[in-house]
Parts: sequence; C-alpha cells; structure tokens
Amino acid sequence: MMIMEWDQQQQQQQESQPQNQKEENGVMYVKVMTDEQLETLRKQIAVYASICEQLVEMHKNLTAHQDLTGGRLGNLYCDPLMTTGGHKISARQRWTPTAVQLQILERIFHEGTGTPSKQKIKEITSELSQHGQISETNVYNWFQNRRARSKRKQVVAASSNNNAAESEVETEVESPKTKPENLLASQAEQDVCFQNPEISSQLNYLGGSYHIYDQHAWQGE
Amino acid sequence: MMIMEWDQQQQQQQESQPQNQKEENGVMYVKVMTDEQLETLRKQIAVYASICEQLVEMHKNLTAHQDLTGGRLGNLYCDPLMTTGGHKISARQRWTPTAVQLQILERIFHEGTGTPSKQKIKEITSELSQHGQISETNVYNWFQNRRARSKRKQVVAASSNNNAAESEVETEVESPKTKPENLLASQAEQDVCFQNPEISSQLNYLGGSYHIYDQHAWQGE
DNA sequence: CTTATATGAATGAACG
DNA sequence: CGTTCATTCATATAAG
Repeated sequence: MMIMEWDQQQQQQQESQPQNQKEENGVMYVKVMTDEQLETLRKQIAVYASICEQLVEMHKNLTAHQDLTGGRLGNLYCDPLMTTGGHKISARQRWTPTAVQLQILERIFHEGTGTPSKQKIKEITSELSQHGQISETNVYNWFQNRRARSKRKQVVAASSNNNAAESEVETEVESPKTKPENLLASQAEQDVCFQNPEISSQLNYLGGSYHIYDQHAWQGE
Repeated sequence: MMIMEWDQQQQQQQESQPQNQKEENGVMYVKVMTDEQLETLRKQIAVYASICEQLVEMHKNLTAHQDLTGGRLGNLYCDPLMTTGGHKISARQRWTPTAVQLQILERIFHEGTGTPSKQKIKEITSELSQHGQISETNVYNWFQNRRARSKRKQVVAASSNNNAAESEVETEVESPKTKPENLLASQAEQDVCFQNPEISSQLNYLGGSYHIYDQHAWQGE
C-alpha cells in the first residue's frame, strides 16, 4: 500500500514531472521523498524482515521433525548410526513431500482435473523435482491417496449423522486442510523455486539489513 | 546488505554531506539514488514479499494438521481452564478411550475378525458412543494401531530371540527396539511463542504491496 | 523442568 | 479405485 504509493510517486518524478529535476555539474538532482515517506519505506522493509525471520523460525520449529532437519536433505539420508553394526539398511524408504511440493500438489489437486493422466503425472513430477527428490510413483500414489481419503471422509461424514447427537461440523469433507490456501497462493506458483538453498540465499542476500530499525516501536512491543 | 548500504548513503545525504542538497523556491533538492539503486531496493522488498508469501504458505500447510486435522473430533475438552495469558484454544485434543471403551475394543479385537469392516466399525462406534464421545475414525485408527503394534511385538520378539550381535543377519528393517532417534524430538515444544495474531496483523499491514514487481525477472526465471 | 514411553492420528506405499 | 499395511508424527502421560 504505502510502497505502491511511493512507487507511483517515484514514477511521476522520473517521467511525468521534469520540473522537479535539476542538473548541476553533471549531477542530477530531483525532489525526493520526504523523511516521513522514507521512514515509511524503511518500516516496510523492516516489517518484511521481521516477518520473514519469525516465519523462518516457525517453519524451522515446525519442520524440525521432518524433512528440513538441520538443513539436510529430507529424503534418502544416511544416518550415522550405521556404524554400529556396519549395516546400511536404514535408508529411509518412504518419500516425504516437501512443504513446497505439498503446496503445489494440493493446488493441482484442487484446480480442476481430478484425473492425473500419465502425461500430467510426468509434468508434475518434473515440476516438483525442482523442489526435492521425487518420482512419478510418488506423485501417482499421492493423488491416489488424496482422492481416496477425501472420498472416505465424505462417506464417514455422511454416515455419522446417524447416531451422533450433536450437530457436528463434519461436513468439511476435504476442505479443511486446503481451504485457507488460495488467499495468496494464486500467484507465486511453481516458478518461485524456493527450496532451502534458495530461501537461504535470498535471506542471506537480505540478511542483516533490518536490525537498524529495531529501536523503533512499530513492532508493537 | 544492499539496503543497509543505501541506508547509510541516505544518512550521509541527510546529515554529513549537505553539498548534495539544494534549496530552490522552497523546495529541497537532494542527490538521490540512481535508478539502479532504486531498482535494487525494489527488488529487496519484492524478495521479502515473495519469501513471506512462500513462508506463509508453508506455515499454513504445516500447521493445517494441528489446527484443522482433528477439527471436528468429538471429544473437545470444552473445559476452558487455560493457564494465565490467554493461550490459544487449539482444540487439538486427541481422543482417549475410556476404560469401558477400551475393554470393549480389546474384547472385539480378540474375539475373531481381525478385519473390522466399515459396517462393523459403525456398529462398534455406535456401541461405544454410549460410553463416551467417539467417532468412527477413532475406532478405525484404534484397530489399525492395535493390529500393527501387536504384530510388531511379535516381530521384535522373534528377531530378538534368534540373532546374536555378531552374525548380523539382515534383521528385517533395522531393529526398532534400539533406535535412539529422539535427537531432535525434544526441543521445539513450548518455546514457540509467536502465534498467528502478530503475524497476521503485520501481514495485513503489508498486504498487496508487492505485486507491482511481478513483471521483473529477478526471481530467477 | 526434562526425558522417556504409550498411543491416537496421518500418510506413503502396496495389495486385490 | 477402494482397502489395508507399515511407518512416522505428535501429544498425553509417566518417570527421573
């Protein structure tokens, strides 16, 4: 909001209102944002930084048990425990979708074509392989399970209004898990490519740029 | 990084280098960032926006289980005896069979049909619902777990009897009895202080401010 | 308060 | 495609 306003104003300065520009000694001078606007902009960035930091923390905590443990790749890990008996059977055999992969899968699942054709499977697999190890079988199984379980829920929900005394809200069928996702997931699709490496690099790219604001009170504390 | 540089430069302009400023007709002119710098700044914000969006999605997907999985489960402890501070309700209370229910379940489990059909599940649920809140899913899960775990016990017992530590025959799939895997399951418990409210408000504050950059190619196309 | 265990629930994979 | 199995996750409870 505020950023957009600033952006518009900036364009005005650069294009529509040359009377706000001056050249002197080969240096271009223009009328700039007021300190207030500047401060606002800085706050925007700072807010983003703060949110990113918090979300990263939350994400770390939440996925500590799963695939992102310690930043190591989730699937096919060789645990250091094998040294005990010199055995190497403990390779994880079960694929676990990354959060990103799950997001994409859910989106595809909901956006129409309930029939994941063979060709479609390949495409999806190819797409998801950019976000972690995956195979076509995984995708196929995932859709099979996803559909079967959503249908089972339907059946259970439909049949459970028989003996239940309460007017439960179990008509959710299959939406609870994916209902609140299209608020801002509409864009930012698969081309975003945020896996751990990317996210990390981006965050590092931006890292340390927001602490200069931590004395302000805008954070709400 | 880049932001900080810009910030420093900005401060220089405003404080240390008045020779870059000019006043004319009551309007203050200062040397501003180059278009390149401006573009960089915009990219910073856009990167943050993208990351935030992605992280929010990830977080939603990851917390969907906690918040909505049991969403409708029958036994929600409506006893609002929260500790001070107004913690979140989080009706993620998992079902716990009562003594009577457990008795009945065990009896049914031992008396024959190891395969509780869906119809059977309904009957059992109906019966058990007279001794406490329960759902068909609970019964289904209970039987699944009961069976799986009794089977595992057998396997473990059988394997522990036969193999010595030296022979090292392929013991199925890693002995589940001696697997110290709780290296990371201990933390990430109660220290997750930040919950949705703060994040949400901040995100609303920034909502819709980044889409103006989506035509750029910096995302790594 | 921390650690270990029991167990309800979720889910990838396999079966028929 | 529906159902079942095997494994894992997460939490409630118990133990230290």
